[in-house]
Amino acid sequence: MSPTNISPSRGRPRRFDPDQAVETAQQLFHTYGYDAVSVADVTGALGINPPSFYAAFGNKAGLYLRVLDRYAKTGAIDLAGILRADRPVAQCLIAVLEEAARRYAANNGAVGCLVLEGTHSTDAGARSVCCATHAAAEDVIRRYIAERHPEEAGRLTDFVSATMSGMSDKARNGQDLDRLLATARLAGLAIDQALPAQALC
Amino acid sequence: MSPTNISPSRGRPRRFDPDQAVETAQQLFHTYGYDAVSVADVTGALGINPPSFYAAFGNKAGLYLRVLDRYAKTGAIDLAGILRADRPVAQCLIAVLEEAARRYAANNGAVGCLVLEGTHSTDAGARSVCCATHAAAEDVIRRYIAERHPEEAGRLTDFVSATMSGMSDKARNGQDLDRLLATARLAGLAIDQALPAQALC
DNA sequence: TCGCTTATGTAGGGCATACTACATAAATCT
DNA sequence: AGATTTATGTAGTATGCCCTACATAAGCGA
Repeated sequence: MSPTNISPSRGRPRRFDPDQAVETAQQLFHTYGYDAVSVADVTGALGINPPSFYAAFGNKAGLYLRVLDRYAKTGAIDLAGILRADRPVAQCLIAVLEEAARRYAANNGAVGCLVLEGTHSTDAGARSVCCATHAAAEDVIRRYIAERHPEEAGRLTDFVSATMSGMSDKARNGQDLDRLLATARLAGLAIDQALPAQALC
Repeated sequence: MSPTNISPSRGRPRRFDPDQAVETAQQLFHTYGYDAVSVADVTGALGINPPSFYAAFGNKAGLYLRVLDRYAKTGAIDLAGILRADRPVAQCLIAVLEEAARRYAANNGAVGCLVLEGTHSTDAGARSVCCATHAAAEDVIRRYIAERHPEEAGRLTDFVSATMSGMSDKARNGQDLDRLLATARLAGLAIDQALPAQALC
């Protein structure tokens, strides 16, 4: 039934912590991209041998799923928290863009958005899971806008998403926080104009 | 001195046309990306064997340079033609974005911007030449803006460039011309607001 | 202590990649 | 015609990749 540990400690104990391994792998994938990080890179960084890696994660794609899961909890933007029903839609969308700018700015070399970067991978599996993750995030934005501005939801979601992709790209090309924030705020001018100050709520 | 043909026809003639091979390779690279296209893919599409390929282009990177050269002449946006001194800066920048939307929309599967896509390559050589090409294009835009709006040149160039990156990304994820154009025009609202209608010229 | 279970280390398989050595074919120049 | 030049076709090299077979080590339960 359950393929993972049923009894917490039977057999020879692991010499490494899988959760910390996921953290290390996240740093590697985020910094260099899925394609550029080989299994040998990961095992080398962890100081383990390939069989230990495959016993713990199945394969490279399995590790990547764990990394994406961790990213959703620790590195990604909390859309549900920012897109508030008690504030103007435009203001919240701009807050998303500004938060993206902050997250995408350099963090120990792990720059840009891990998911958007994974969207460009050559590996079909990595690409599709990232595209699905990204599409889900877009849906959250789209539904949020649609509740109060149904006719604008489509194009505004496209615009916000494109701006985030662009910012992730620019972050990876070396733009610092200030420049990313400036782009977010310029995009905000368009959002403000497309969603003219409605009565609150 | 000149490593290429000095006398137009000596020795055994080629069984393929290098220029047409570059065109075929451009289609492949644009559709699938530099990393995903192997030399075997190219030689297979051309119906030639590896030695013919290497004799003509040196290596994969050499072919890519030829492709980028051809792209600059046939597929890229004619910035110099669109950024006119006799029209409002904002209007010309918006025209660039709209033209990008048109170019990035599906063309036989070759969607998005070849150069921006190459920016994401795993290969350091391909990546750096694409980054350099892209930086040159950004400089054209920046200098154009700076002539009439020096203080806005930096952030507006960043914004236009980020928007183009985002549109290229979205095009590769399946957005059609209408959605890309809508994003371009929303970005245009921001540009219009950042460059309030100056007197012409 | 003995079996059972789980993880490890060594070593390597299978595959795709970019690229090439070498003999041969097909053209021109003298 | 013979020499020279250039491209081709066959076959293969070297490298890096993901992943695994197998014997061994290290813990627990009886």
